[in-house]
Amino acid sequence: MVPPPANIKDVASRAGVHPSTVSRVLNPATRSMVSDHLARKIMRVAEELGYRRNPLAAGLRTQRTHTVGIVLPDITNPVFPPMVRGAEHTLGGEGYTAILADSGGRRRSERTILENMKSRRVDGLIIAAARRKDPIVDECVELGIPLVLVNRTVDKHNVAAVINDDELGIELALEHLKALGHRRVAYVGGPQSTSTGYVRYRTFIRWSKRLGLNVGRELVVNARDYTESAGQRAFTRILERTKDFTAVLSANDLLALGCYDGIRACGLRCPDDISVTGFNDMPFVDRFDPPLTTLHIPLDDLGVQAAQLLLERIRQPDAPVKQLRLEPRIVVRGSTAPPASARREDLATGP
Amino acid sequence: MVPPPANIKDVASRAGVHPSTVSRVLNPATRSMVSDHLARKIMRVAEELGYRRNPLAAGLRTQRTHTVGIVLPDITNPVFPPMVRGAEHTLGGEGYTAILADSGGRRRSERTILENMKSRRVDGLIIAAARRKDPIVDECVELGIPLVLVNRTVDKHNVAAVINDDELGIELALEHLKALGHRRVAYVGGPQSTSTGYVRYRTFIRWSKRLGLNVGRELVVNARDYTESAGQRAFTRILERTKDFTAVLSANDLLALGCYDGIRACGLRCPDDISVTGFNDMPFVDRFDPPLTTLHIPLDDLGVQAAQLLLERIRQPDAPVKQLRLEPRIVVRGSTAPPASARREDLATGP
DNA sequence: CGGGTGTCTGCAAACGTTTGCAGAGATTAA
DNA sequence: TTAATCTCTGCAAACGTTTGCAGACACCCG
Repeated sequence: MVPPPANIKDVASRAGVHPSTVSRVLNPATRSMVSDHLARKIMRVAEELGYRRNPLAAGLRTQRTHTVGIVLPDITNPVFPPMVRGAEHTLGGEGYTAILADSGGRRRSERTILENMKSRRVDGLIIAAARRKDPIVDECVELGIPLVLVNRTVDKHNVAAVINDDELGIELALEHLKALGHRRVAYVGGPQSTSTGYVRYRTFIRWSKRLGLNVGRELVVNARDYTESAGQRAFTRILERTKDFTAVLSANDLLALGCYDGIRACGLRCPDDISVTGFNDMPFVDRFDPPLTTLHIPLDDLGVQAAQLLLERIRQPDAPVKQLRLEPRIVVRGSTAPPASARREDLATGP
Repeated sequence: MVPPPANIKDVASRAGVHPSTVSRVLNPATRSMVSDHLARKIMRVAEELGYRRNPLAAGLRTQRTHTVGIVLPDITNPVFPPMVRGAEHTLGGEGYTAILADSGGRRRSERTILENMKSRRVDGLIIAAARRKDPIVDECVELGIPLVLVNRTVDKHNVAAVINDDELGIELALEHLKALGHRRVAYVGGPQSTSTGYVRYRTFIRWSKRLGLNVGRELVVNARDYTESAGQRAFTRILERTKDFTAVLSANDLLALGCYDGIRACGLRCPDDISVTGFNDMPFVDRFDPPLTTLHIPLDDLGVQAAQLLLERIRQPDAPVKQLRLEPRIVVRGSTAPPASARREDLATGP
């Protein structure tokens, strides 16, 4: 009942030429090989018949599918949707189609996902779920599959990535807290298996020393995952050890929310008793109670840049690998305030 | 430097059989056509060579790509990620791969997306962006492309969908507000071009009458989009007309957030001056200030069911179309409270 | 022993492109 | 006028599968 879509042969016979000629006309790179007159005619016929080339057949022949895989640890984490949108949009603009896969953070499904992407012959991969040592990533570079990491990178330096400047971010947060008057700052970190977790942790340690802040080991706990519950557990662990701190810097917005929960659970209040900072400025954190002070990174942009980088790599696989590092900026909201002691001093020196 | 992946011919020659035999062994449906002995041998060889079938070639031949398109109006809207995850996960479990496209709500890009999906020969489509009258949807049913709508449906009844029971939801919200003592309830609706916007609006009108609530036309505004800013505009418009209401029921969580903004902007407070309800219970609304009273729908499940329905349709295209309707339940949080008048009465009659 | 039945495997075409190669004209140069 | 060059188009193979058809072989029964 429905006419099958026209193929290149239909166009060719209708235009009175050979299919190969049609193919050449429709491919911008070979377009100049055929005379203008014929080309125009062929394009008109193709238009009339509503011809669309079949990417499967083309991909079979050329080994390029114009397809890109995007693999995420958890699309439900609000950091990722903007990145995905950015990536998908710029890919689409260049004629590429995005294949999405959510690994749930499980290594096993990462494996099967890669296997699937390989068999689907994707032209490249955007991975937002990389670990510092990542066999999946290793396999991609070994197989020569164009690859761009986003958000998190790996320890090895041989792979393209667009990430944010984690060190700068932690510095900004610490300086903000210090400027408010905090002297003892706790740290709820992320999994050390991720580059973000690792770098942020190291930077926190290093930079808090440099700023002359007291940070005993008892003030630092790294969570297992970037989740609210893990954040709450980590925070509670710190609180069991000591109550002598006035702020907690967390490596991620979700962890910060976990800190909110921990603070509330033991009857304290944020920011009155404890200030909290996050990282990522994910959507809606400005509406939380209290609005979260955090480090803003351009999530959309992260995705856009990753896509562009990947396209570059696909087109010239032998160009040197690039690493992009975007600068975060701190967004001060209601979750940070001077410590109670400082406020008392204010009062004392006030009118 | 990297050996090319083994193909069916490699397996065949290594096993000393014809490619067609290998194909039959590897396809569960034709598996029984070849003797057990040979089959086992072939599978062993395939395993050894790490053979993976090439879905492009297979798709070219069979016209089935084991690929499903998911089209969203805005992946940044927190309602969708859980649905996408649910869908992607169950699709993946059945050997299908998800192709993602974000239309940004623009009709033009919906067209190009459909065009792309068609040319990629997807086996089916999950559309979360349907309008009540939707040429895209019409084209799909006309072309016989298996299709499942999710979240929103179309006016025509000839297409499979999994949606939630909007009428029940509105009823629950209204009854909740009435039980709290509200008598004049405003309504911030969604775009009437969507089924959700339309049904929720109609139900609000009908049910508020039935409950004996005063709802003049001045208390009702339908927003242009399901966004916070549109919600705020709509709310402000109501407020310009009348201040005589104590609660606002909004057709969607984002619109509810817009109401928050509108309330705050004119110096009022929620729920003290005005109660607010939403719809969807999207992630994190329980952390907002105040936590949002809203209608919970199982977003993950919506995606899972849609995927299952689609797979059914793909496997038996002529089975009657099904419509699934999931029941929402109301989740009462901090954004609703008795109206000020009722609270005064409480005080008066209290001890 | 012959014909019929049944089981298994191979053959070859087809899916819709792309592209190296070669041939046909046309044009230019000698 | 002829050979050389250039421009354009057609030919056919290839990409990796699947599948209708038919052939090969074994087996059973009369």
